[in-house]
Order: sequence, then structure tokens, then C-alpha cells
Amino acid sequence: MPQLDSGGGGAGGGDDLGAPDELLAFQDEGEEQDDKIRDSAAGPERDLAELKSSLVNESEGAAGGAGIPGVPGAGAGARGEAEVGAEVSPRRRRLLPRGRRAPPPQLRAALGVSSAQCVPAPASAPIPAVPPPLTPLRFSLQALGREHAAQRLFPDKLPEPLEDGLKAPECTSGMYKETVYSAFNLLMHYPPPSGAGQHPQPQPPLHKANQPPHGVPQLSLYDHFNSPHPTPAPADVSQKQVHRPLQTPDLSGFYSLTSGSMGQLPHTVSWPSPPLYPLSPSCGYRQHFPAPTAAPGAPYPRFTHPSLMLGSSVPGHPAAIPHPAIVPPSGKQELQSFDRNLKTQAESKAEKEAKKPTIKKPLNAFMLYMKEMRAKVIAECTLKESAAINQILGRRWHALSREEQAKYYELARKERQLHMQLYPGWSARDNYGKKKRRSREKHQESTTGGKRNAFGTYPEKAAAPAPFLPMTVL
DNA sequence: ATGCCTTTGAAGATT
DNA sequence: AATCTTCAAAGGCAT
Repeated sequence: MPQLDSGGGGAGGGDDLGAPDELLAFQDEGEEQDDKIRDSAAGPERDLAELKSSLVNESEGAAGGAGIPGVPGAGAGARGEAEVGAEVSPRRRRLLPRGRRAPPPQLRAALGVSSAQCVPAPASAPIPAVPPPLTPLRFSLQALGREHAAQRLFPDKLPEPLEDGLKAPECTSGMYKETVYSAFNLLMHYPPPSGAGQHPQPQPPLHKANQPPHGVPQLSLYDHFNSPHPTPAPADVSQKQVHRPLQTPDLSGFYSLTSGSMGQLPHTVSWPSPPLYPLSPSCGYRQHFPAPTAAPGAPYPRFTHPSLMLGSSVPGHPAAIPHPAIVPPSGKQELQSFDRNLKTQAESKAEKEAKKPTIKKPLNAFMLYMKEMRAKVIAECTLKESAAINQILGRRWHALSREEQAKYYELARKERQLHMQLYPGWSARDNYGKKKRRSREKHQESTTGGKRNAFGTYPEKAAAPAPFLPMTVL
């Protein structure tokens, strides 16, 4: 989205041209802004109420024989829903019962056990920026995930944007205003003295770093560069092993909107972190690495695991530095077998090819939004089923103001741009077929009666000019 | 163990 | 050019 490129042209070329979706996302929202704002302020209970209602109505509509309800009930509230008067979006149509599992009843069950299942914040108490503490299990898993995540991080990227973020007006007056992000930024750059952390959760021991990251949740560049627990770089790495594929000065402003998962912040900000120090101003990315705390010369375990030494696909970026977007083929099973295979080194060429780590797609704006807000929704409700949560998040996404959405689009644009810089030869095509696709027959069934075009909307709407120029708000 | 569900957006593939 | 398809995250659930 060129309008989003406040840099007046940006790093170059087509990358600055956001996908049409980004423009379309703001369509039909002009006169709906007021409604959206009201809805947005209505709180989670309304989200759920709408969702429940719409699900019920949609199901009833389907059962009624027409197959498609004319208006999805109260669910129309979030956006004014003028567009659903005549036709229901393909996405909503997909909510209708289909296939062997009849999702709507499932979701109704998940959402409709009772309104009490969702525990919204009291009316007098606004939704906290920081979600309630996580359960011990989730807490430890996230901590573990974060640690492993750090192992996959490029040590040569750093919170420089964070520093910029502190200076950037949009970071002090936008989506993260008066949130923990500000504190997070500060802590990232001005961490408490070693041992000053008062959080009862001890920092995971470094020795864990030698363990393979089994079950490590996939992290995006967003996670990585906003990681509150950046990977400490060994002195030798920081001095001589850091290779950068490109000099990318125009990336200097990346990730100025720091966040990471909301759910991680409460404890992560209180973790004691080693002091940060800038690496090399000559680097494409300015680096801030935690000063090594290990004895000089001591091996740095975080980079010793074979699975962490997988080369990036970046030409001139030798194998040493893993990247959060790089993951073993698919999950922990593969990771374990990957280790074994590395030990035996007896795989066939084809097998090796199959074991090549996957470079994931960069997250789009909505994915970034979901990643950030999921924990919040989970905290507000007892829901855990992602399908239901995603529905809520989808509605909230539409209820966001243009300014709020624009920030995620900008973040996503930067993520794509950085991804492109890091993996010049990568294509989304590379990952095609790596997921087992649902059967063609089933998919056709699901799309029968309504097709979603490349813009996720109706062709006639896609043809409409986008009234919104995000540039004006950035 | 694996895939589906569900969301939006991006991008490759197909018509 | 327009449309279709796949994948990105996530976690419960069905097979």
C-alpha cells in the first residue's frame, strides 16, 4: 500500500505497493466508523453475543433450505453490514454446516455454553492492557517457547527499531499508547540490573539452549524482533560471525511497533535481562546484543545445536544464523527425526531435500493482529478453541478504526519487506503442497454457492475504488 | 497422528 | 484481468 509508505517511496519498487486487500479492508467503512467505534467499545460480551447470534441465525438460515441466510443476525452489527443484506460473504457461508464435522454446532457449543463462560471485565474496569497472569502451564510453555525462539533468532537483528520506536511519534500515540508496550520498550533498552528482576519465575537456564526446540511454536519476524528476551550473542559471533546478506539501511525503522504476544509481557518485562550493547554501526541492521554473561571464551550453547545451525536461504548469509521464519519441515516430530538424521548423516538426497527447513510466509496484518490479541481474548473468555476465537478476532478486526488497522498493515508490510530482504529467492510457492490439502471435492463443496475472490470479497466490491489513504493517518 | 475448523491477507496458480 | 487456491497462527476436536 503505497499510502502506507510514509518514507515517500520506501525501499523500493513493488514492495511498497501493498496488496489490494489492504485497500479493500477499508472499504465500506466510511459511514460505519461510528458504528464500529461503538462496537469496538462495546467489549467482549458483545463480540460473543454477536457471534453466537450470527452463528445461530446462519445455521437456522441454512436449515431453512435457502442455504444462505439473508442477514446473519446481530452479527451484522460490527460493520454495519450493509453488504450482507443482499448476500452473505463466502466466509460466513463457510460457517454453515458442511463436511463431516458440522462446525457451527461445534462453535455454538464452544461459544454458547453460557454467557458466563466468557468473563468480560467489569463495566467499571476497562479491559486491562495486560491480560491476567497465565496459568503455570501456559506460562512455562511460553517461557520455553520464547527461549527456544531466541535460539532461532538472528543474533544480528536487534531492537534498534525499538529504540527508534521510542522516538517515533506513532509509537507513542498509536495502538500501543498507554499500554505495556511502552514499558516493554523501555525495559528492552534499559533493562533492570542483573538479578533485579522480582518476578518469581526464574529465567530459564541457559543449558536448555542445548536442547532441540521441540514443540517450539513458530515465531514470525514480528515475534523475533519484538522478542522481549533477545538471544544473547556470543562475543565471537558478534565480532566475526555475523554476516548480513544486504545492507539495508531502509530497514532501520522496522519493527518500531514492538509488542510480541500480549500474554507474554507480564512476566517477560520483569525478567532480568543482561544489558544490551550495540554491535556494529556498520551493520545493515544496527544490533543490540545482550552483553555475554558467560565466561570469556566459554562456548555459547545457543548456537551449537545442529537444528539451530540450519542455514538460511540468504545468499552470502552462511549457515550459522537461524531465523524465526525458518522451521524444520513440520513440527516436533520432524525436529526429532531431524536430529537423528543429522547424527547419522545417512539420508538419501531426496530425504535431505524433504528435510530442508521451511521458510514460513511472513504474517499478514490480520495474522499479526491475531497474534497479539489472541491472548487477550482468551483471557477475557474461557474459550480456547481457535476457530471460535478467530471469529471473534475477525469481527474485532473489522471493528478497528482505520488508523488501528493501518498500523498492522504497516507492520505487515515491513515484515514482508524484511522477509524479502532476508530470503531474496523465497517464494510462497516454495511452501505449496507442504500442508496436506483438504480434498478437492470437499473444498469445492465448501465454496459452492459463493466464491471468495483473490481480494477476499466480492468482485464488484473489489472493483470499487478504495476511499481510504492510510498515508493520511501515518 | 493427522487434519479440520476459523479468520483475513498475500501471493502463486489457474481460467 | 479475473478468479481460484494455498498458506500463514492457533488450539480444541474428530477421525
